[in-house]
Amino acid sequence: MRGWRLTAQRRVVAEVLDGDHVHLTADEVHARAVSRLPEISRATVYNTLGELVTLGEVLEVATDGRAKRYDPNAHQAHQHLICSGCGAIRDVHPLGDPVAALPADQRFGFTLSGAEVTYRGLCPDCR
Amino acid sequence: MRGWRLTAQRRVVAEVLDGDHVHLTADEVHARAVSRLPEISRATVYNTLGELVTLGEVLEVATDGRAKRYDPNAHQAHQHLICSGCGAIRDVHPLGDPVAALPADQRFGFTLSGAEVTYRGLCPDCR
DNA sequence: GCCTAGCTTGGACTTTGTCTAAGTCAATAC
DNA sequence: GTATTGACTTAGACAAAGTCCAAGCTAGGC
Repeated sequence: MRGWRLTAQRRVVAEVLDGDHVHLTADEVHARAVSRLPEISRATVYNTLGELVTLGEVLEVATDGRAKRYDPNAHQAHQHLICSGCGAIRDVHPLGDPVAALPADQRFGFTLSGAEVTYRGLCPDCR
Repeated sequence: MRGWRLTAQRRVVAEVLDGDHVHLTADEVHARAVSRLPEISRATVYNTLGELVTLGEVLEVATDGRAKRYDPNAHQAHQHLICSGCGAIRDVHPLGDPVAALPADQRFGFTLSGAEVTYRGLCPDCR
């Protein structure tokens, strides 16, 4: 009885994230999950998202200080480009490793594990 | 009667941010402000912080999806290094302009206004 | 088919932030 | 100096996002 139990709820949350809708908030994940499994609770969605993040299957992105968003594209390094007007988010792939831009004398003894880059601007529609 | 009125409350909020304590949350700013001006309200602290951000005097940093932090060091471009253990934040100055790392074919027609980089790692104390 | 550790549920609770109506006051005009 | 007035402040209600908990349910091992 060790290990991770595959329940209907977890399957549904995973399926929602696998869809073509990326960067959903927890509430949006819950709304879509409810349409497939009406009795699923918010707490379970939060629990499952947290587990997926811990397992490294999903990335948490805190882009605006309000709701966190969940990004299923965790297996490929990428950064985010966000429209300051409408909030649209795109995955982008900058050149080079952002971590390399931080010189040793700016690391203050930290062991770096990574860097997140958020590009901001206006999308064509908002301009 | 046009323009920006200098009130005791606004002065206190500005003074709190000018101290050596950087990257405070709104609640921390409020707590420190209360110790100088006991009747100041939370709403006024939020209002004033919002105005300072609009004026470009202070930077809002959303590092962890919880409370936003306010960074008085707005006049010098810099990025942040955060300890995954204790949450400590340091200002850092990476080499080069992060915006330059995003090639044109990755900008999707956006007009870029800037980039925020968050380096993550463990500080010497947490290791 | 039973058993049980682990999962789910609903609701209370917390944290962070916003809004509003009413009262107050800084800066200008006189 | 005083009156005026529109911007500012206040307390508290409200809202959004997320966490916690006790009670009940269930997948998977036996």
